[in-house]
Amino acid sequence: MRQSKLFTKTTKNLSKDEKSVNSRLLIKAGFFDKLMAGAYSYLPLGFLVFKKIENIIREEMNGVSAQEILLPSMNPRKLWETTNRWRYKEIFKLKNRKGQDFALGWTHEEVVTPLVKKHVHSYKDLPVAVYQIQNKFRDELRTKSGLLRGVEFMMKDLYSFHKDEKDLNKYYEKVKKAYFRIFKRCGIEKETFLTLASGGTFSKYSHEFQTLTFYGEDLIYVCPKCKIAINKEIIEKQKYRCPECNSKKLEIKKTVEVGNIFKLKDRFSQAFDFNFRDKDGKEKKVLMGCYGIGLGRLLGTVVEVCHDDKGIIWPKEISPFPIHLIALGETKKVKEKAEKIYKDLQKAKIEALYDDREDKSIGAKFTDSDLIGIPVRIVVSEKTLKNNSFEVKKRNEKKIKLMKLTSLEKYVKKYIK
RNA sequence: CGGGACAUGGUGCAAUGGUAGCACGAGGCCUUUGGGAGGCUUUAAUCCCAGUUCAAGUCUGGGUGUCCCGACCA
Repeated sequence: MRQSKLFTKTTKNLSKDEKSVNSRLLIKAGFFDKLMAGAYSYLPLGFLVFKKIENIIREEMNGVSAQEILLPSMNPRKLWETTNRWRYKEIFKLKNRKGQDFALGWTHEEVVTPLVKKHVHSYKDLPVAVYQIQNKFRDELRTKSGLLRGVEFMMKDLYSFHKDEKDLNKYYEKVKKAYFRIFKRCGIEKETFLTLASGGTFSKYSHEFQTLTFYGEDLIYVCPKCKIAINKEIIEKQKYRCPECNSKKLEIKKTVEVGNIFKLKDRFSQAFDFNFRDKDGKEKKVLMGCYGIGLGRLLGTVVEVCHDDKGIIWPKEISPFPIHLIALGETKKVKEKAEKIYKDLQKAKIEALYDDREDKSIGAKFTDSDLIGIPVRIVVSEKTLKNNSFEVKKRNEKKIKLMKLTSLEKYVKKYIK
C-alpha cells in the first residue's frame, strides 16, 4: 500500500475529550474514526488489523472443531420472551411498519439454541459447536474508554452443545486453551490472566480473561504463589483470600476484560425444550457453553498494552503491514530504488506500507512511522544507497542496522516467519 | 441508572451584555529534505429551541451532544 494513496492521514489535532490511550493513538494514526459515543468507524489501517485478529480467532475456533455461521442481527421478540430476557434494558429494540417488535442481537443464545435444536436429536449428533463473528448491539448507559466499551461492537460468540457435563467440561477446557493461544498471537499473553468470576444467573462460576494495563478499568486479585486471579465479585465471597492456598497476600491489579467463558448448562435448553435421545433411550437436556471475545475491545486492549510515548507498537502477527518501507529524499536514485524494492516485495507476496510521499519532511515520515507502529521500518536514502544498503529498525528497539540491499528479501522473509 | 464537568472555525484557546479574535491544522504556490522545515497566500466557528434586553457567544429556562467517577458488561 502506497502511503501517498492512503486516504486517511495522521493528525496532530485531537479532541481533548478523547482521553483513553487506545482511542487517542488509533484516531491520531488514522486507524479509526469516531462516529458518536461508543461507535467507531474502521478505516483502512484499522480494518487491516481487525481482519488479522479475526483470522487468528477463526483459525483457533476452527481448531476446536467449531463451525462458523452467521446469524441475523434482528431477532423477533418472541424468542427473547421465551427466555424471559425481552425485559432487559440493555437490548436495543425496533418496530417495523406492521408494529412487530425486534431485538438487535445483544448475544445470540435465543437464535442459536432453536437453530441447533432443529438438527440435533440423538447423542450421535453431539457435541456441536458453532460460532460467528458479528456485530453486537448494547444500549450501554455509559460507553467509555474508546474501543473498550461501545454500543456496537464486533464479537466472536461461540456456543457449544453437549450430551453431559463431562463432555461440556472437556470442551470448556479446550476452548480455554484456544483462548490463551489467541491472546498469545495477539501479543498480550504475558499480561493476560485467567480469572475466576461469578457466572451471574448462568452458573456458579465463569472465567474471564483479564489483561493487565495501567489504564485498565477492572480490578483483579492475583495470588503470586498460585498464579490465580480472582475478580472483585468473587473475592468478597472469598473474604479476600486465595481459593487455593488461603493466602491473604493478594496483589490488586488493574485490567481489561478481553474474553469471558460460561457454562450455561441447561439454562437455554430448558427454555427452548431442547432434548436429545441418549444411548440408553432416555430423553435428556442438552448442556451448553458459551464463549465470547470482543474483537474491537481486544484490538483496543492491544494498543493499551503495546505503545510508548511516540505511538503504537503492533505485535508482529496483527500489524496492519509487516514492513514499513520509507523512501527518504526525493532524488531520482532513491525513488527508483525504493520503487523497485516495493515492487519486488509485492512480487514476493509481501505487502508493505510504502511511504512514497514526496511532500513530507524526514521528521514527519519518521514521526508518522512511529505513530502507526509497524514493527519493522526499512529506510532507503541517499546515505544508505552509498553503501548499497538499506536500514532496518524495529519499532520496539533503539538500534539501527545497515544491511546489504541484496539481502533484503531474505531478511524480510525470515522476519515474517 | 446515581453523581460530576463541559459545549466558539478541523484542533486548542480568547472576547466587561455592545465590531467574534489568536495560535495550530488543512488547502494553493515557491523554496527545503536524516527526526513533526521556511516564506507568501487561502480557508473556516458561537450545539439547538424559547425567553429577558435597544442589543445575547456572554444572562434565564428547556433540549441535545461529549467526557469523567460509580454500578453493569465483550
